[in-house]
Amino acid sequence: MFFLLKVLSNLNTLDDIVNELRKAIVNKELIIIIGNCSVDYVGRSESRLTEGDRLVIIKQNGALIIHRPEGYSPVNWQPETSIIEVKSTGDKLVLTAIRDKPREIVNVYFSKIHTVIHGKLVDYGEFVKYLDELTMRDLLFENSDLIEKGLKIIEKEKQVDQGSIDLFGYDQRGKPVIIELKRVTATREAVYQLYSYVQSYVEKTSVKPRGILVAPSFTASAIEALSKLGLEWREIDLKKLWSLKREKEIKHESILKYMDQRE
Amino acid sequence: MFFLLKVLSNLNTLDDIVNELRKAIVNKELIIIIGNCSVDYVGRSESRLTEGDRLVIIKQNGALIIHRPEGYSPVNWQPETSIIEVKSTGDKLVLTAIRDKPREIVNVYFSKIHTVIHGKLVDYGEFVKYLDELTMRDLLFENSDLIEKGLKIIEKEKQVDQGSIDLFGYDQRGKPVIIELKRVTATREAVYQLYSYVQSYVEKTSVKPRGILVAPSFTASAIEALSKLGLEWREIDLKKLWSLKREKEIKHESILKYMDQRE
DNA sequence: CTCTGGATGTCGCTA
DNA sequence: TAGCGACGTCCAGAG
Repeated sequence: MFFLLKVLSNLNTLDDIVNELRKAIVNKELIIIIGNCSVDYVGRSESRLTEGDRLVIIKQNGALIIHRPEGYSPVNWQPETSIIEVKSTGDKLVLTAIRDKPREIVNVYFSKIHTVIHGKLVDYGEFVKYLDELTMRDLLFENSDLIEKGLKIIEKEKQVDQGSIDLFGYDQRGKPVIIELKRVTATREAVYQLYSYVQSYVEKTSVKPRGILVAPSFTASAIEALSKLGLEWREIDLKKLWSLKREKEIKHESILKYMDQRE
Repeated sequence: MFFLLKVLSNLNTLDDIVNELRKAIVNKELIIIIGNCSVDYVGRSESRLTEGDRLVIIKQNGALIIHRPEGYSPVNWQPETSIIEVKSTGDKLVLTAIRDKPREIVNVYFSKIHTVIHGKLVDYGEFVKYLDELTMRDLLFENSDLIEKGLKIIEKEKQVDQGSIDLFGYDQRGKPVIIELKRVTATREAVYQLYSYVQSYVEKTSVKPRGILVAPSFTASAIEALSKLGLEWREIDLKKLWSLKREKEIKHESILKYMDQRE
């Protein structure tokens, strides 16, 4: 079978399991362990989890993920590991995952192992994401009228100090405009982000630019802060933006088809 | 055996698997599927993942997690679901996970299923976390001298407008002090957060308070922003704070032991 | 219910 | 390598 599967029963000694896991780790296989365990974590923070049934995953790059049966987020984890060790200490199987930067250690103490599966997964799939902030930025760059009539956007991702302005340009009267985009509801945090760019621009150029926060919606406190700081905001409908993109793609496809036909 | 394990082979028809998964979902079991699949996601964003071997997890509360063999983060997911449906369409098994708020849909199309495991996990374990910002706040509340000699902290989590000040008090001269804490390196963002609290306080009381950012370290631009805005900062090592707590606990334990002995 | 800010956030990009 | 900001962030707590 494609995926190597091992079912553990009482016939397997602890040492058998240790050896099997070690081989799988060296072989960079995906490993799934279901068992009763406790977990210690020391690093940027510290945590302790007492015994219970958990799902423990070691991915092919060594990432460690420990799930409780409920909830979405892992209870403990290690995004990347420099060392994954397995050993048996008396009646327990101990899994140690060490990360170097930042220095963090996760220890899993299994008192009982219900199931172990391991094997190589083959995944050459392509992952494509649409409708992210990058798409939004590019679309508004091309269609600046949606923000304001006569607005000329001349730069995307303009670097300033540390950080970057999403969109930068000049309005109809030639006044510089700094635009901060949010794909989701803009909060007060976003306002201060925009404000810091505006301040930074003032210091550099001694010219006070307009600052516009562009988002599909705004929290009340965001609008309050915007007013207070003399900044502006524009509500834009993401769905309309996306459909704009769709139209363009279709147009592009038609052109490609047309070209195909001509060949 | 405690954990129900099912190994699928060619003997299982697609309908067998569908029925088995449906039963497991109704029964709120943990389900692990290893197979070749493609994934569509539509919701706040959109994504498409072409075919490859994946680890698909349905947790006992209905959360869906899809992992590629490499990396730490899931490629697709659904933190909570209102509906999880399984059906077979011709030669594929289709898993549909719907979330209501926000409205999001994940579809998984399995072209091949290598392994299915499902069963109830029992986990009454207790999870305790140390060294979070709450710990830091409480420790500094008790030991305000670590921030500044003579500082009297009178409030934790002081509510202002929307948001809350981590620590609030008065310095030796009776001047109000607003303290913002970060348990990790403080960035420019943290500075603006503090600044917004200071501004808010000025508006409410017409008194300019001191603003102090307390963190284990600061980025250069954070310090620049602090200086510019007339704010202060103190470097405080969370680990040292923590050992302080440990010492206290040990002392406390000794006293308890001593009292025990006297009884 | 929305809003706010923390998180062992993780991740990717850039200087 | 550090800093910075996005993320389908998730999540708990408060009003």
